[in-house]
Amino acid sequence: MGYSIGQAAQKTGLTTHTLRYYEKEGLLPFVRKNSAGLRVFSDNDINWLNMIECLKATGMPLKGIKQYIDWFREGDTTLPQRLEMFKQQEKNIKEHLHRLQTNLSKISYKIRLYDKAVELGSLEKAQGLEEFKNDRLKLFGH
Amino acid sequence: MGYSIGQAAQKTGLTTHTLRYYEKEGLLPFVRKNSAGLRVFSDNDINWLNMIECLKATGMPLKGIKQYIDWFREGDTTLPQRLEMFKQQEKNIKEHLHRLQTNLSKISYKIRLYDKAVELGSLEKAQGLEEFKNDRLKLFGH
DNA sequence: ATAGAATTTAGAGTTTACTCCAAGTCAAGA
DNA sequence: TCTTGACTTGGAGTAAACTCTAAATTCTAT
Repeated sequence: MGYSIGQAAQKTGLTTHTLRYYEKEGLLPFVRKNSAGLRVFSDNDINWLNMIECLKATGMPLKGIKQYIDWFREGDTTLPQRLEMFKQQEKNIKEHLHRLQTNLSKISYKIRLYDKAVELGSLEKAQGLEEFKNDRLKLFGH
Repeated sequence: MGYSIGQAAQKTGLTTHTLRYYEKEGLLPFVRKNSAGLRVFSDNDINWLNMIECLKATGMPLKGIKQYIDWFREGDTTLPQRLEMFKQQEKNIKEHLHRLQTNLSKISYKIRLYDKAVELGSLEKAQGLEEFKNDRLKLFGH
């Protein structure tokens, strides 16, 4: 129910350095300290760290995450802002997914090309094949 | 057929600063200069920049991109390394896509929750609804 | 011919997100 | 009691990828 910074680090996959850095940046305003001044992470704090990880992994900078946390602390008056933020984030993720899928197909094309090139021992020869001749400029040259 | 650095910047969406930076980092060894010392970008160079953009957008650091370009310049003896690199990159992209999709569903959950919260004027009330009561700990608290 | 826009270089500065260090405190085991 | 290991703080250092500056040169349009 109460974790040391080391235990919290283990649970989240972050380092203790990073956890202290996040606190310094205002991302962990909920973490308490015991009488000796040691941080005590609750399960709730671990949940917050998972939320932070989710936003971070989807491209939100720490500043944006801090904004969300500040809004959360302000209470229900900021519900619309938070909703708007999540909607914007959803849009960003979908765009990112789309870009990633487009680029994945380019890389997969490269793999097909290089598979043949390795087989033939020559990139030029592979590019000369009917299969790749037409795509060449449509995708990209290298 | 021959573009100034400004035109190349326009075509790629990069800045002239960034193009010069890339050249300094060894990412544009193909770009020629005219007799006055001005860079002249060919269509082939623009294709290279698109390739660089593809690798960058899928998470490859500039160092890795430079490695690829160096291998390319070495010729067909490095075909296997390049194929391996593309395969690794494909794997990275697929993992990234998967993580992004997982996190997208978390964000979409948040949007549903906050939609209700805005409607009710209270996050607590929304979290109390049957629809969200059970999911609360499964996803995350905030 | 000349004004003004674009380009050149070397090098300094910025931002983000850590990452590490030093010097000190605190709790638990041999 | 002593040592070991985890923790504390403030602050310095790092890596990546730009981003900007200054002074000089070159191109373009009138």
